[in-house]
Amino acid sequence: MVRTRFAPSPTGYLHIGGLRTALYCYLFARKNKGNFLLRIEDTDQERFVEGAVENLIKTLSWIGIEYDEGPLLDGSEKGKFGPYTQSKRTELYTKHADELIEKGHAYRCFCTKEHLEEMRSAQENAKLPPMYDRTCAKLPKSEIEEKLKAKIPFVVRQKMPYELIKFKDLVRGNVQFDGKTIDDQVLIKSDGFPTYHLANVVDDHLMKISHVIRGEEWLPSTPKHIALYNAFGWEHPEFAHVPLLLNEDKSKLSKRQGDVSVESYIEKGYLKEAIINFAAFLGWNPGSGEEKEIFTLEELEKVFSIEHVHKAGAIFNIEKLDWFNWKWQKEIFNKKIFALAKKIDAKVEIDLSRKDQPKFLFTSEDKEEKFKEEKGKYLLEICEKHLDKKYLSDKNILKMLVTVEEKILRDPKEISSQIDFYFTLPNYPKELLTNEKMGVDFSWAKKSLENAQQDLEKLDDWKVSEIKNVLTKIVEKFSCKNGQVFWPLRAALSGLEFSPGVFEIAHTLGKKESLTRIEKALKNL
RNA sequence: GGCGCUAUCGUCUAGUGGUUAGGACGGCGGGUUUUCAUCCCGUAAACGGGAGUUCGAUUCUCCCUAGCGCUACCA
Repeated sequence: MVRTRFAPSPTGYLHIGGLRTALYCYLFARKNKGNFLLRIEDTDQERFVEGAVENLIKTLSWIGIEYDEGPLLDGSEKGKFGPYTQSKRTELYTKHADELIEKGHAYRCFCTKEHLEEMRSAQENAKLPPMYDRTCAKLPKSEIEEKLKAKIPFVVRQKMPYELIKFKDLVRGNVQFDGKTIDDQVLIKSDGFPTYHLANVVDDHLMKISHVIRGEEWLPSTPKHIALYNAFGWEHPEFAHVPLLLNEDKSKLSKRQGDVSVESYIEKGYLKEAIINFAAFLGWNPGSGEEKEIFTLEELEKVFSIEHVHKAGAIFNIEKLDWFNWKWQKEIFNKKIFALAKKIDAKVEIDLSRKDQPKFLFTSEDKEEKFKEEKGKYLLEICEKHLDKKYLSDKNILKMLVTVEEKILRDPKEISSQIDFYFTLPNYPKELLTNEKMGVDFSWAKKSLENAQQDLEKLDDWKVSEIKNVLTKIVEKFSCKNGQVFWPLRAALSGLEFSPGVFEIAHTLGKKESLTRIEKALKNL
């Protein structure tokens, strides 16, 4: 039985790297019809962040990664091996540490932190690898008894076996470490809490984890864990160390260099489908010449395999995320249009002349004309205007579709005469109004917007053709490129980088709203 | 310093003992679009270096180099 787990420590938000690890664990479990569980590793009291667990659970559930066992948001537990929060299992670890001491695989260490630090810096100065010298391992029983009676604080250290430790990693193949080069790890801290190494091994065993899938940073710790499994007389699980996610400069992905929290991408409006799709492909691919890149979670569950996980680290490249997002936006938009059409009893056809950009034709069985006049008219208008456009966020798509859906179902006639625009103007960055490539800098944007404001103010007949006329004249006046006037204006009106055309937006918004938005944009500059 | 992992276009990657080394993102060029964007087409762009094995290595082996990770009473 395959059982995997995602075991984050609640020290902040779930970041992209964590998400990808969780995703791989989840996909591997699903692919092999096994279980996936969530375990909270909160053994470090100092780094614990209030609300981090709740956040983690929420983010995971938003993204659609469901676990079979683990803590729930309401405080209850799902699964019979729980509790799945390590701080609630402390006696368990102490018990197991005692067992190790008895068997001679661990020992109590009474050295003070100051003493250890001194030793370490002395070793570093002598260019020796910093390691504990096992003073306390050689303590006679009587002395240990005395120190325990005197209540001198101590930690429990693992007694690393001085032998070659070999194992097979599912991603990296055969790996080996020399036990002599590995320090005696602290297993139980002086505050009574276990360290990762002990808690992780004990829990993975008790929870019957078959495959440990985790980040590559754990590879050097794996021999410590294997030694622990051996000491307990347990069989160790399979290990798969997945490649690290990297910053632009190839260092381990960190908060320092840009946004890494999944939440921030959610807030920015990225679709979960895009985030999953992107994360999955960072260090993995379906292999064997497969050129399909767009996958749903369900599809990934079917094709995921650990053999195709890459060995080298992958740089987190936001441009590719944007592309995935764009693809998914279209996908979802199209699906919703289909669903909507079905609801209003319309037929949808796809014009395949434009690949990847289906055009929707709305027809009705026997009363085509009537249909077009009523329900279809608005829908057609929406589709013609917006279908080819790129939207920045799911919120906008959903908002638009909900509006369309509600209104069409309620009173189709009312809508076709009065189109209100569903975009609320966000607080867009002023950089949106500029476009380097097009030669639009701040002063250009200002000039364009001011002229547009003046001339549109005078316009009484607020038709698309008239608006176009006015704006084209400005272009002529400056003898510049169309985009130099249209770009800042469109951005100002829509607040979006990609949106319907300027004239359509201006017309749809109406004169008053349009001028208000231009005014706002000018203030922003 | 010690230990370990890794190495194909700028980025994500496919791939093989003999290939025109393939795709995607981004770039560039052109076309469509009444306009910017979208969309379409085209294009440039990579096997880190050195030995060895071999008729032949990007592919197998070794060395070097570089990058990264770990080296805590953090995970």
